[in-house]
Amino acid sequence: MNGIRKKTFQCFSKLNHDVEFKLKIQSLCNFGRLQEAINTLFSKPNSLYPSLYPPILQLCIDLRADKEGRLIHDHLMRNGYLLDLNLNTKFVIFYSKIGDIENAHKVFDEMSEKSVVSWTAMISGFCQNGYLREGLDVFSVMHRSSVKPNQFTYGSVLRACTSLMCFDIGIQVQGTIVKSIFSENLFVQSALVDLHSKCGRMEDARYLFEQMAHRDVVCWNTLIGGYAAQGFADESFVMFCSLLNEGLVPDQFSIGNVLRACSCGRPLFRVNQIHGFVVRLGFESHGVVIGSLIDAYAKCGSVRSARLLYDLMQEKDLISCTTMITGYAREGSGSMDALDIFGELYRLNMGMDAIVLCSMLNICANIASLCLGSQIHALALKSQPEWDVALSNALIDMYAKSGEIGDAHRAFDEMEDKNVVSWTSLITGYAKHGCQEKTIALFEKMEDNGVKPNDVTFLSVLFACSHTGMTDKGREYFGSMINMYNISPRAEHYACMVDLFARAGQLEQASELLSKMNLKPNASLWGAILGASRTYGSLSVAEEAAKHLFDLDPDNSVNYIVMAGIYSEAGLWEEARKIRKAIVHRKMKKEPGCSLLQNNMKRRGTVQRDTRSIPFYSYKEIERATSCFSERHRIGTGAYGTVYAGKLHNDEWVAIKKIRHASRR
DNA sequence: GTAGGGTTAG
Repeated sequence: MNGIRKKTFQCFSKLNHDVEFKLKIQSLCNFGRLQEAINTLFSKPNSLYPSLYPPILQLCIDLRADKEGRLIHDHLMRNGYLLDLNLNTKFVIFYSKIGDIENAHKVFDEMSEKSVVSWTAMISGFCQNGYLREGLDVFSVMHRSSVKPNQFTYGSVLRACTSLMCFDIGIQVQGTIVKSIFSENLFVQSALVDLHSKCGRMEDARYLFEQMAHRDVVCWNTLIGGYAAQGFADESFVMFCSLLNEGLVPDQFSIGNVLRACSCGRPLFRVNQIHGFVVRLGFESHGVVIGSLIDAYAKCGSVRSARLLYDLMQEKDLISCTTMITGYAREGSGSMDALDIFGELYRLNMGMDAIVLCSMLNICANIASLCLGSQIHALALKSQPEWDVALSNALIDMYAKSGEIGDAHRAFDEMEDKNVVSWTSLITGYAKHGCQEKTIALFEKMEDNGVKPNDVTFLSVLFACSHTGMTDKGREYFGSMINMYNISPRAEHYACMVDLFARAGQLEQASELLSKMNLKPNASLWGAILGASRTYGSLSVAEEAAKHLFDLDPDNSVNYIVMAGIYSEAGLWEEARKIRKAIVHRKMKKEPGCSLLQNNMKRRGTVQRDTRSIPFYSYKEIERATSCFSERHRIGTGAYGTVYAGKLHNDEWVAIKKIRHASRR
């Protein structure tokens, strides 16, 4: 009897001890004291007790504790412990969270038993680590097995389809969801709205949204964002207002999404309105919201407001700096401010990525600063282990606009994956350099390589044709653009064609083309017509073009000056006088142009010139400088104006830039 | 389940 009592007591005592031990570990885990929990666990020889491990492993997952999690896995494997379904699933999640997808897959592959949770862990593991195709493959294996997906499985798979823009697979998944018990699940429905939105099917997205019995702020945000991303700015804004009317409180996502809709050249007062909400909702210190606001102000033309917000930001980061830099790049005249911000970003070690380098190269291209551009190139080589297509494209453009078409071609040749923008950038470079044979040869090579040209490619090719008198070739390409590539010509293409015909003296052809055109002309096209009629056309055509231009672009003094010139040439002095009087009356003035001269253009890399010290020259000084050129080329036109390269008698090259703001009020 | 920055032309 005593023996039994003793044994029972020992049993209880051990049990109590085990419970106490487990509680101690649990408590350490609850307080996030991972290392102490592990030390306690390993201090007992019986620490293979299965229920001790899940809390510690969960903490490793939460803390992304790479070393500790691996140590526990290793400990269990070395002791020959057979992991149960729960623990194995936790290891799949652990390895996925720390980005070791190979080990996650290994654990998953070796599991003798799998549940919906383990399948879902593997699918989302692949998806979260960017292996979207693999995630979908696992889902399809799961689908063939008898395991039924849950709402988390559907969420992951729909997300993968959305990211891959695999609408067909997404629709198949939707088919299985409709038949499942998750068709009314809010998360699943939101993911479906997102899939349809991102794939450009806004009507279907809206239908799904309307069908939902209950809607939370997340699914409203999804639709607001969908409309914004697909360019339906008004619908996005209306949805945002409806969200407010429903009595829901917008969150940071709602604000970010609707700001995106306000930032496509929409009126500034919309951004101001949303700014009001940002203040009222207390998001003034929210980095992402303020970042979106800065971008919206910059894109709506108020770089000054953007800068004020940026300066107030307490924690600036790589993205907010890039937003500001890009805002300045777009504006054109603020490149010195952009350089200051880039300097700050560099000094404060905020990181460096392809996007900011891309924006910087864009600025270098527009100011044709080969010196700065090659420094950014060097920085990109040092900081970017993997080359990004857009970055390479920006590099081609920078070298081409800085007059180094050979280096632009080299950058192009070094690219492994070229896209239509890469080809177009180089084609444009050659076209602007006046190398018509190269332009045409490259365009044909592009077609031979199976790369489909786009509307911009044709603008460059047509530009090259019109500027080199290849009228027939230009007409042929214009035809193939429409018939072979199904690209509808925009007013800019017609402007190119009018220019092409006018330069060749074929006015009837130009007017025939315009009469067949089913498009409302814009300022660019009327400008081409005005230019053409100045050289060859009738006064009535010029007058009509000028009338439209005065209406479309009333502050551009160039159009008034050209029209006054046409009247003068026709001997209509009174009419010419009236136009000139209008220039004075409208307080437009043609400011004297100023140009920029950068020496040592060919000696890049040797002179680290501070771009702020590049001097500005008056026209007279430029004339004096260019008079001694033995060769001169027009090498490009950017947001800043036209860039010329001139060769001095000592064989040194200089770049000359005519700033375009001269014609603006 | 949703949110901020980039490349060609004009």
